[in-house]
Amino acid sequence: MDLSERKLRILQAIVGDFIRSAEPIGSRTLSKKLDMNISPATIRNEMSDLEEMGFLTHPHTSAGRVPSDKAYRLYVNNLMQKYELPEEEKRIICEKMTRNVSELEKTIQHAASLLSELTNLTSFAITPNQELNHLKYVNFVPVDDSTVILMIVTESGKVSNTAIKMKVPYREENLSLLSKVMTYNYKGKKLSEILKLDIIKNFESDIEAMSRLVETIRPNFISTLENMLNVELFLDGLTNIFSIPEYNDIEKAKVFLEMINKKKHFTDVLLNRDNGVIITIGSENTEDLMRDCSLITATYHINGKMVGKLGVIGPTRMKYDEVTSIIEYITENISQTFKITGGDENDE
Amino acid sequence: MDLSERKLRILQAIVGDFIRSAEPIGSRTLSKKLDMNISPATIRNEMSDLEEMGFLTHPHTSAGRVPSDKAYRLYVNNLMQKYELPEEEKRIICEKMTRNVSELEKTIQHAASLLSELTNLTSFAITPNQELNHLKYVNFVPVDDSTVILMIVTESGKVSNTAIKMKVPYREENLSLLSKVMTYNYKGKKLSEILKLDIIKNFESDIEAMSRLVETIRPNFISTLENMLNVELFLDGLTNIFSIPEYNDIEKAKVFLEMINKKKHFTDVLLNRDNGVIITIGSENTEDLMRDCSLITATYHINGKMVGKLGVIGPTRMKYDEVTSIIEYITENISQTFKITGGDENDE
DNA sequence: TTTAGCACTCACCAGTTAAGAGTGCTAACA
DNA sequence: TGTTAGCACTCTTAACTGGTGAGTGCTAAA
Repeated sequence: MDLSERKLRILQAIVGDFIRSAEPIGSRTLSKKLDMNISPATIRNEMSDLEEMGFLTHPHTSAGRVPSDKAYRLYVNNLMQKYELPEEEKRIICEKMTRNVSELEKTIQHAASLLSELTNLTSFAITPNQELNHLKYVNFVPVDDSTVILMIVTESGKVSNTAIKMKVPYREENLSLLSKVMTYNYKGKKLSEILKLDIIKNFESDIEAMSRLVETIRPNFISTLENMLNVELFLDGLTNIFSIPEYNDIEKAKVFLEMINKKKHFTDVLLNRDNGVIITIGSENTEDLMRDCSLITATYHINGKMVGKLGVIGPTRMKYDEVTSIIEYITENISQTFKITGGDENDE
Repeated sequence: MDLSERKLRILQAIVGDFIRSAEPIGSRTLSKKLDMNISPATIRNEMSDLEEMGFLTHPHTSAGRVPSDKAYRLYVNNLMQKYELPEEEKRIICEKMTRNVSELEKTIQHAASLLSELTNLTSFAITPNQELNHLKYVNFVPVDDSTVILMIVTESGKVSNTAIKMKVPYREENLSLLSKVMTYNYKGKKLSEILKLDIIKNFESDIEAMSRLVETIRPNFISTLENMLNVELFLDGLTNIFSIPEYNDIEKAKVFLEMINKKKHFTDVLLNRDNGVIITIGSENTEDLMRDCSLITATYHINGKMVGKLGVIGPTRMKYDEVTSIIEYITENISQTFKITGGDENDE
């Protein structure tokens, strides 16, 4: 059977209407809404065909029709029209995103929050995987007799500190020398690569003071690097699911929230997705618990290279056009913000 | 009317049973459970008295009795027995809390997570109010031609960085001089106090290079300080409320989650509570939305001085004895960890 | 190919009923 | 006077009922 022009229009109308109302739609209603001058009976026939082709389903004999995942897929790929964001919304996004860009983490968290606010869905965002991040600078700053702060700066501008408690006395010259040597050795290398190297240990190990210093500092240095490599996950708008009829069932809401809150697992799911704007609908999701959800993710870039993700999760019935536009606009905005100069900066 | 010994025992049994089962308890059941050899009828009389005194309520005519907030209060103050934590649990707490104490924030977040895991309730924790924190050290670290990192260290060991994008060229000597002067000027002063001072501006304003440098750095310095003063709130175990019968109603669960998620507001509520272990039961809460909840908070100390809070929120029917013990043990543990040496450290 | 008509199905609502749990009251008992 | 047994009463819950409305599927006519 072929998808005639008329079938497509009917399908589009059903999907569009269902996205808005969450109610199964009947032939009579549809006939009135569609100004095509065809009777309910004709529409019933077409609907019946569409159902046979797998685009519609029937909750029960005498309910209206409901779009299937396949219908949403067709809608997203072919039927959906580009949704132009109202200027007002664009303005809000720009304004909120450029305010307070001191830290990458804060900005991304902020973006997730904004996204959930605009879409009324649950949103998420992860920071870029730091695998590709290169070290720029290592410095040990003496604070007092027993405390030294280790500071690591990456090329993308991420800064991390750790306060190190010194068990043995140290001399400032040694610290400063160590800073220089480490920066010299590691500069331009990937963080993950550095973790594999053992240079620190071998270096100058014959001079005793330095050797002790290195011994003290080594575990801190490694754990700081490891921490920097972690991808962070931010969630927002968790309670939005309560205003979605699909999750009126407490059991469903519970499962949804619990799935989302398994952060480690959810992060992995996100990391495994391709780059660009990706929409997966219901059964297209590989994760069992997400079979009733649609997931839209998009990628943003830091320095044009490093990639983080952000998106929303909600019922398969969602305003794909609008949500996609919003996500795209936000990710574009982030990429723009962190383009020229790179990461963590404070540019007031 | 007086609270006879027998009335107390009956009340204790009702509270204890209700905490476990969440079901209203009837005279017949109670008579069997209580090995006091009194008939259901007698118990009914006693219950009736207790109800008149405000300790019990009646959901409807023919349901069993349910403890009122007043009964819980009596239970917590007088009837409750000290709950001794099993060694196994103590071990788990100690182990999980001492692992990875690199950052105060992480540790506190960790504690909240542990707490919700052990109590099956929703837990929260806030970092100490930094009002009392004193500055120890300011340093500007040159990273490259256009980037300088501002580092502030407090006496409690909190470290904060901000990357500053320099619009004008700078000289390292100037940066280093500025670090020294600012450290000299601000050392030992409260963070909040420093914000009020205007020293930076006046200092050396006649030398032009320095003056420009100060101008560039000032807004970053101020906003970093302001950020450091913010109290952070961590929540954990949000989905635990779904396993509590009281929140089987989706509407209630929604209200609960939304209240908790108003972080600013919830933080204020926490900050307003007294120090030590504080239990507020149902209507004792000043917040309208918490009238159905009980809140248990305890305080931990950093360096024996600065105070943060941590606790749980749940239905008025909760295992006060057990939960209190767990919270006490965890806060003790935190205070112990951050006792001798002070805040952010890495003490492997 | 489209349409009108009609029987049929199912969800939903309101009302009814019966069972079960628990109370309150009264009167009898120790 | 405190305690107990008995009994009528209340209220919740679940299961069943019939009526209504929305919507379908089929058939026959246009």
